[in-house]
Amino acid sequence: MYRINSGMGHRPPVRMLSAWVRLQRVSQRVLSAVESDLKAAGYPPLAWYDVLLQLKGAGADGLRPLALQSEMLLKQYNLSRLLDRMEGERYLERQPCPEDGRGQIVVITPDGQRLLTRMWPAYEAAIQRQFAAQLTAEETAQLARLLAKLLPR
Amino acid sequence: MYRINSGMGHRPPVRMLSAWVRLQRVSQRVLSAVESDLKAAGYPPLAWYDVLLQLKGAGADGLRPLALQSEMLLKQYNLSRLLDRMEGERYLERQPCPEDGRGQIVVITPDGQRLLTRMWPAYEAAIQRQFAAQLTAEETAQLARLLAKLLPR
DNA sequence: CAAATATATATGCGCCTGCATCTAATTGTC
DNA sequence: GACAATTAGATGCAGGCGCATATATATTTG
Repeated sequence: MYRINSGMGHRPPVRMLSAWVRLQRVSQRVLSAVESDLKAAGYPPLAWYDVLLQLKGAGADGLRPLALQSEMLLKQYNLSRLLDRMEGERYLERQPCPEDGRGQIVVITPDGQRLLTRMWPAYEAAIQRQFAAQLTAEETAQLARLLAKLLPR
Repeated sequence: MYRINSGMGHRPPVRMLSAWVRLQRVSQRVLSAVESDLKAAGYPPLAWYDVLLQLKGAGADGLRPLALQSEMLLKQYNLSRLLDRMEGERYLERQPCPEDGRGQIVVITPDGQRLLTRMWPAYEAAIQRQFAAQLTAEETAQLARLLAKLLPR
């Protein structure tokens, strides 16, 4: 009995590498295709939608940046500046956090809610075109399952 | 008979969206984890390795940027500047192209060859740790197959 | 409770990316 | 063969990201 992936000492193990390369290429391409569909429709980037959707889910209580961070797997400094930009466009508000003076509470504004609603059709069409249309329901589920295994913990 | 993914008119279809979100999160996270492993080991980014590997495969004939572009699914201006940087570090050379005065031929240098060789162990370890170790051989193959369906053509 | 340490978020700086546009060479048209 | 259209590649500019570090508050420790 031997481990399939062992013993790759000095040369690229072809099958594994090809899957790896494909993950790079495909994810980058599909992601950026959806991004430019959105941009072409005059909307802000994907990440903005994601943040607003999370905030909407949290309702009036809002969310701490820390929570958003781990949810969205963003780096702290990136989220901080993303919130800057979105706050600048009045899609969200930062409020002081009563339980922790260092922290803050981020809340979606009515403008943010409206943006979510307006954006969805364009976003949906983009996902559909660039992603969902290429897969059957089963394949989609399989893909989700496999990807989940790639997350630590 | 009906199409599974049709009729998602005004609300996110949950299963499909979750696969989509996972693709975003996972690919971004795994990619950037490998990048920082490489950086931590003192090496240049992943894309440099990829370019050099392609160039090595092309041998002394080299490759036109156009060919690299479509192979690696890079945008023209990004590749152009990537080649600038790599040429600056003497990992490759740009030579005039005899068949087309507008074009050029990119060739790997001995320094580039050495970098490839030195980088591989770190790169391999990173891929192994962040990607391959989470999947069985079958899962890897399945993932590759599903991802392939997401590429146009 | 003072001092040390840890945590939440912000920010200056340099590199990378996208967009639009530029330049130079090639191909097609009459 | 002159002129228009196309193609290969480069580049100025603005914005996003990573890194290191700053700032302010919270928690722990002696």
